[in-house]
Amino acid sequence: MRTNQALSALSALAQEHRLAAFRLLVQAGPGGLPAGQIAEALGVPNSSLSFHLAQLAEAGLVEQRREGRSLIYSANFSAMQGLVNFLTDNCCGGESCDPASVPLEDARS
Amino acid sequence: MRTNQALSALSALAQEHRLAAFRLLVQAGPGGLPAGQIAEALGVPNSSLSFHLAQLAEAGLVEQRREGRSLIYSANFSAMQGLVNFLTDNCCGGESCDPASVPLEDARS
DNA sequence: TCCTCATTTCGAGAATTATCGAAAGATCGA
DNA sequence: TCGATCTTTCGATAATTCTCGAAATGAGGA
Repeated sequence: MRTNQALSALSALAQEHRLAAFRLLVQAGPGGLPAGQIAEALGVPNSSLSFHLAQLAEAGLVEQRREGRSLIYSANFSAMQGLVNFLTDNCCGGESCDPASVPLEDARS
Repeated sequence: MRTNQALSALSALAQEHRLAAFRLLVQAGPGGLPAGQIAEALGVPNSSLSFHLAQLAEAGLVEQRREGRSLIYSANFSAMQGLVNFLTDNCCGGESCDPASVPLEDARS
């Protein structure tokens, strides 16, 4: 995952309603949820939620498909995995964030 | 990690200069780097960088200590680990983001 | 104490993001 | 085709975030 992708995924998740929507979609699994149902669950107007879903989609974190009159959104699990991998690799010094397994410098403190 | 903490950590990382600064600090290890050196490395004015470092500190992702006239910033690895754990637990359906290991719903597609 | 260095805080303007009602697009059933 | 349903797009406003020079703070050395 490139830095810009990571940045857009982080921005997408860094907002109350979007994080909540994404968690809901993760819970819903690959079956996903229709936009209206997400809006209702979060108590956000449809037009506002639509704006947020578009951002999540733009970042590649969710996918959209039509089913009858409904647009179903579902979490993109591999994109999320990509973000977690990026953070682990680039922001944790590889391995885990265990301060003992830090790369450069000796691990004082 | 609570949702609000995760949200503030995500917001902190969701900005070009802050993500770059954090990665630099991760590379630097527990020894950290003085503020001025980070600003120079990123090509950002001191006052701008100071603003960003304050956000990272507010989110708990970096720590500050004084050494002579310099303020040394260093990455907080356990906070970062906390964020990765939050994402894995709440946004990946636990386990990993492997679509095969998704909770509710059957894993079609 | 005075001067210098390292950094932050202040303040104001620019840029971006969020909000939401109203109108427009799609799709389906009658 | 018409009407109902589900959702997005538009447009305008509010709110937040970013930027950066100038001034203030804090520490050390002469």
